Amino acid sequence: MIRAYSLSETFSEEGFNLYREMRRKGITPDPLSFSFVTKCCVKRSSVLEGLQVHARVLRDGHRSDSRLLTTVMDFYSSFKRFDDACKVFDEMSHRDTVAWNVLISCYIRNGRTGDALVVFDMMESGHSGSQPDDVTCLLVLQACTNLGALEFGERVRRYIQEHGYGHLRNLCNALIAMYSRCGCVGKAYQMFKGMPNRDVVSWTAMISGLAIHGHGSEAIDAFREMLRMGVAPDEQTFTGVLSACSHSGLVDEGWTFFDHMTTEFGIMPNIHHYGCMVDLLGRVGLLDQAYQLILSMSFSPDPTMWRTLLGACRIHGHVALGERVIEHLIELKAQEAGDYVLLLNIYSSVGNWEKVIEVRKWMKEKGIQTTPGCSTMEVKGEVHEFVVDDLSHPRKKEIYEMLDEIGKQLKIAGYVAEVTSELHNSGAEEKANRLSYHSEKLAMAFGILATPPGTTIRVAKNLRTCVDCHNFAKMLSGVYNREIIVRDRNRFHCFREGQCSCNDYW
DNA sequence: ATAGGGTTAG
Repeated sequence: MIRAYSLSETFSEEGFNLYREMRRKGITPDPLSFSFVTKCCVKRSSVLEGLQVHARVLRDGHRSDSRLLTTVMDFYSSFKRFDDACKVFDEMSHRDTVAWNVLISCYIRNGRTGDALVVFDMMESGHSGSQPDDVTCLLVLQACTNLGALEFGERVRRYIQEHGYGHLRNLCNALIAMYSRCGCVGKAYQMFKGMPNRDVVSWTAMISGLAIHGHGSEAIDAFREMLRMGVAPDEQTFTGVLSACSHSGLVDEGWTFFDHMTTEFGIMPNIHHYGCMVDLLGRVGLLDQAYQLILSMSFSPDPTMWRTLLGACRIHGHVALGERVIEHLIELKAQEAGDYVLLLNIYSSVGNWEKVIEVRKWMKEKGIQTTPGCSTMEVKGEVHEFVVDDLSHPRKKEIYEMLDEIGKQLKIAGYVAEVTSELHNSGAEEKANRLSYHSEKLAMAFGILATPPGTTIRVAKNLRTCVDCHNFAKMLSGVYNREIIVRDRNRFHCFREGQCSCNDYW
């Protein structure tokens, strides 16, 4: 009977039915059977049944079986019942590495990513009573990837090397992702190059990393090399390849891959693939094609899909389609503040100030709160945070003086502020007459100020960067001879010698 | 024999 349960790893339905049969026959499950059936409940999404199993576990007196409780904890975490998961953790009598790992995984799923790093700290310093293992490292690297926490990620890499996990492929794959998403595509590539046996995940991570950095043709080269090496691409690989085409404006290549993924690799396009194509077509101005593609899908577009198209309408000042897209979002009851900001920018980009005022008034009436732009910059392990027109930084006087000085220098080099892009969020409202300082400008000025000449300036921003700040950064990189890497909401902009690796605003 | 896990649109 129990042997059958171990099979239930892959046959959750069968495992679950066996448990029922067991209960019917009045056989008392042992901790092992409980563990199996709990996992089956996760796999077949049976919340209620899982709760019943937990109740039974407690009734049968397995409160001190921490291995079993770890599985139960993961069950709660899987269904986003974080308080329940933490309660199980708190009540455990012993907590081994796996229990701590489940806690980290729970934090990451719950958006408490920073706390995942705190747990790693506790484990490494011995305060938890358990040492991090390879899975801990994998999870914490995921957290670093999400946070863009490069220094912490490097620390985890040292731990990996010092503890003999350096050869583990999944850890190398996670490191490739961490480095790319922290803006170090070069280090990601070194990691990738150093791997003796790359699998489809390694290749996909590398291709996606090149993609978000705007290295479209390198990403496509990597894809071709992957095929030559006999590694079969999967859905995710094509997501990476199409995203590379999108970030680099490679329309023909995009269509070719989009067709080939079905005809030659038998992979049906999913919502991510369509999303990349809509973004690709939209960015280069083929808005109607993008719209038609959405309408041609066999499944319903989600709000994000419409938002992608709305973003393209903003770039190209396409008012009519923009209004239609907003209608679709309203229909889905999914409109957000950011969508109205985009609509505002569409109107302002074509100089329709009446509409701008109308939408803004309407937003005010409805009490729609926009997300304030916020940029962060790490200097010597310390994170400095800036918001639009920020006056809170202790070195604000120096920063604003530096911005004025930079402004003068850039003007000499030919920089002209773009007023339309000033309407980035409500914080910058009605400031079109004077230069408003978006958070990334403040962060960049601080970077020039606080780091020695020649140091790369790394800025992370919570929203998309605007055309004006993008121009500003380009000029800044040339005039001050600095490499500037800005991570915005969905990609990296690497500014060097007056150019950007992206072609979002050409 | 049992627990935790890599890549992934905008």
